[in-house]
Amino acid sequence: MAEDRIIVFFDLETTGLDTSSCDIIQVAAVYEENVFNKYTLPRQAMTPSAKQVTGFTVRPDGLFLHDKPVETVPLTEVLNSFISFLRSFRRPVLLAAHGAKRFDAPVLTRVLRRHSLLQQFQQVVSGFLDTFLLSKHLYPRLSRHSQEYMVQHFLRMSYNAHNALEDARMLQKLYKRWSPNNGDILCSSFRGVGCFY
DNA sequence: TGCCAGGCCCTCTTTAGGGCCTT
Repeated sequence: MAEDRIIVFFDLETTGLDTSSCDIIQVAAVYEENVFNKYTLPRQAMTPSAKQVTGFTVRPDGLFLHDKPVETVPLTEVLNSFISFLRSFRRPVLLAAHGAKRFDAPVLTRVLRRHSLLQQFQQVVSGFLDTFLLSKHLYPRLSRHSQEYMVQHFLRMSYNAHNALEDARMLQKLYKRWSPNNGDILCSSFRGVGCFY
């Protein structure tokens, strides 16, 4: 991992939990005060549990979040502008998400590959950091390691969980509170999934 | 009618089961 790499915290909201088939609805990321946040209209219906958890609904007239209309852009535009956002820092990026290994990285990689953007992505992103694995590594005795629990436990805050932007912001706060060393980060990082090597 | 995600980890384990975690 390059010494001068930065860690960008990100989160996805999707139509469900099946990483092999779900559609992305929201991509959000933060690096310090820099923010990326875009929504896109999924091609498929949301699972009932995803609808309940995220508050998103897909209607004939567009995407709604808690019954308020949300501005969407085509998925290709979301992905291209996300890569541009990451490239703008002009340093290798380690992308961090809670559960990145199991969920966010496989979904993002699959969608990037489908849009022939994986190679461009790889030129900017050196790997992923899974803060779920990191929290288990740092605090193995805690009974739970969900992001919502971690935020309550370490930051004594409740927040708008399951909105990708708020999740990414809180993850950055948590990371700063934890202050992991390079060894901790390496233990919880991976280069990619599938052909992302 | 019965299916409906799936990998990881723990233990009352390994010839298994169940909870956690992500949406």
